Amino acid sequence: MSVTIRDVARASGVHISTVSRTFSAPHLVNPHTRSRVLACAEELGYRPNRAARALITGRTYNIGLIVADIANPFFPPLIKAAESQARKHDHHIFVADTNEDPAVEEEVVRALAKQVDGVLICSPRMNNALIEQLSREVPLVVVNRQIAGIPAVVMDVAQGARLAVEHLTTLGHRTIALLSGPRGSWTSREIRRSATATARAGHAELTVVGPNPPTELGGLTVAEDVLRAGATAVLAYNDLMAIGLIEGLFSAGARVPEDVSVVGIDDIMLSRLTRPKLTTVATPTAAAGRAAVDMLLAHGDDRRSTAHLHLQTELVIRDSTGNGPGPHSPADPGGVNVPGGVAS
Amino acid sequence: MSVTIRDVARASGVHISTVSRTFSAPHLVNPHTRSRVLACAEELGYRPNRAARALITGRTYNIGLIVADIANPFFPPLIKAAESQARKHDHHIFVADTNEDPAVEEEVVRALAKQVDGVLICSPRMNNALIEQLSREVPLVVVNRQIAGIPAVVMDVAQGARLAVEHLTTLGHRTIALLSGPRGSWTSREIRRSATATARAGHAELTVVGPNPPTELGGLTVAEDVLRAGATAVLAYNDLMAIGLIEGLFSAGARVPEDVSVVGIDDIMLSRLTRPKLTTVATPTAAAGRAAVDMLLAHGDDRRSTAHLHLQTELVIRDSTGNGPGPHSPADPGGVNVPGGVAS
DNA sequence: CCGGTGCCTGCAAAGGTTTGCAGCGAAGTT
DNA sequence: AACTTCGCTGCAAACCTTTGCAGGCACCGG
Repeated sequence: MSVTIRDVARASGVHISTVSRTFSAPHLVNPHTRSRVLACAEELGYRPNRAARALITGRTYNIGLIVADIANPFFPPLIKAAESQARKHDHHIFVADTNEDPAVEEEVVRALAKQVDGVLICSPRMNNALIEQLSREVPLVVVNRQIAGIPAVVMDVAQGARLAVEHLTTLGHRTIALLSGPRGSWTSREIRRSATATARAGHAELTVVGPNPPTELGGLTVAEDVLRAGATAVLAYNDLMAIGLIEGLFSAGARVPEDVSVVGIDDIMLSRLTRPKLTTVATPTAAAGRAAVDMLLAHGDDRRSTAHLHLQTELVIRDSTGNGPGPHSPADPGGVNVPGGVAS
Repeated sequence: MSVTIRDVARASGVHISTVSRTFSAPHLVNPHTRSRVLACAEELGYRPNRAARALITGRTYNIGLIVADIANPFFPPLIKAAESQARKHDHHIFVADTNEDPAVEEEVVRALAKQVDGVLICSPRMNNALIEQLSREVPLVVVNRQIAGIPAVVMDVAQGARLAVEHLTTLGHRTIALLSGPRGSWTSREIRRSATATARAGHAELTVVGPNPPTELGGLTVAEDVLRAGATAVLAYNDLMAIGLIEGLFSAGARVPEDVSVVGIDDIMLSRLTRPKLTTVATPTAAAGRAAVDMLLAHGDDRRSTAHLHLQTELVIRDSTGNGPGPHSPADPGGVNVPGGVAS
């Protein structure tokens, strides 16, 4: 069928092992022989068969990348960065979409295990115990989840949620709704934990709405609930939900930011393009993708690495947040200057 | 290391070939034996090594999927659909991002060739000759490009561009700008061809601006050029450019659709969420992804299939298009009824 | 001239699986 | 009773590489 090491050996008059060494250990072969072999290989268009190589070396030069939903705009930048970084190291990437289903996650990891050097699981929905078990079957790096003993890169959404809620209380909001994310999401729990604590510290009331699917629709459908709860500000699990929510609020007759302030999380490209432009917590997705790949590739080198990499997040204030009914902080342009405002 | 067919054979007291047959040709093995083998396999957690299998059968159960830019919102729905369809047939998907670079396309196809059953190239940027050559090295299906002898699924953007331009001339626009896409894009040429012809038939003048990178920025930066050309309507190569253009127009003091009408192509999710909502030509991306995978998988079965599948497109009229300075068609609500309007 | 050293190359096993062929026992045929 | 047929299983080669080991050769020092 295609050209093998054998053909090259025949063409250049050497043994197949010499051809093999020409590619995998060039310093072991005579420069003269080497160049002849390379010339023949070039001419025949020889490419080593990685599957055959993997069979004996155990290294596949492939990586598995598992995400909950490729169509969720949060993931593509991460996938792109990971793919680019992987290819820089001569690795290829399998991408699998689990449709937010933990059972599919497990199945896919197992199915991929034999043909990759490791798997990257982004925002997993399965429980920690299962992840720990899987990490015994194949090197794993997890994005957006912290588990002792499992290498991970996490975006510091707790910090982000804190900044977001502080922003809202500073603007004078005292009744805040939190649109939580999908069941099983570590990120969602982190946000909730941090937002709750921050709200309490800011003397605001925070009510949780959810769990919801992390999509536009997930936000759209709960607009009524948010209004009924009397919230004047909302922190959403992600930008997509925030944008959907804004649509829903408009339909219900509420205006953003005049009646309700909305903050998202992720800073997907979309958020700069909607009107009003979304105030949101920017997460470094591309950096996370790169870092996760690096971590996975380093994984094999030394002993089982177990590092947790934390990436900072940042509040980006745009047009979807405005003053609330309560006292505003001094810094706020149109606000009333009230001493004893919320500390930052 | 991991559990092999050998371990299962030992555990169940049969020869490895019997184990192999239990999985790949169950009807050849005694039901009693079979169930015993299956039980052992289950207990040991055996999974066939696909690389080893591929070595001998030549089928890898992998597919390569090559796109110009994962972060371009046009692609994720296609990738998602392709991945889902592939996994339905027990195949896994390699995804590669070429950054719009034809050289990378070639390199990636070659690198992937040995470890996939076929490659799907979406909106390729390389020239036809190269594609033809590559298709001799590995089964290929091309999306959004027509080449004789190469199986393809194409969205009928020519039809879409015609509908779009007719829509604009019907609204009374007589000076239309076309933002063309990246160099090497078949789609861009098709659009240009069809738009030019349709404009001529509608007695409108069409000026081409470009080529441009197919991104938000690609549209943003040419806003001035569009205004300088005196265009009252624009058809953009894709939605992303259209949205960027609208931003640019606003910055330059022109309003959409009051001063300039804008039509995009693709109907990405984003287009429903911007304000004004974008009038655009909807392309069936998910269907294309599914169809392309099906075509690739069918490819091997019979002789070299060479079918070209055409998918219909559809004009979705939203809020970014309005009346132009010329006479409007009767159907237009606020328009002036002028006989002799453009035929559809 | 001999032993030693070092560079390069060939040999063959190994990795996990599939598959054509042959063998075996039991059942069926004549 | 001999022979065929059939269903099932084992054997071994093959797929393409990598790699430890050993052999060949030239060169060096003594």
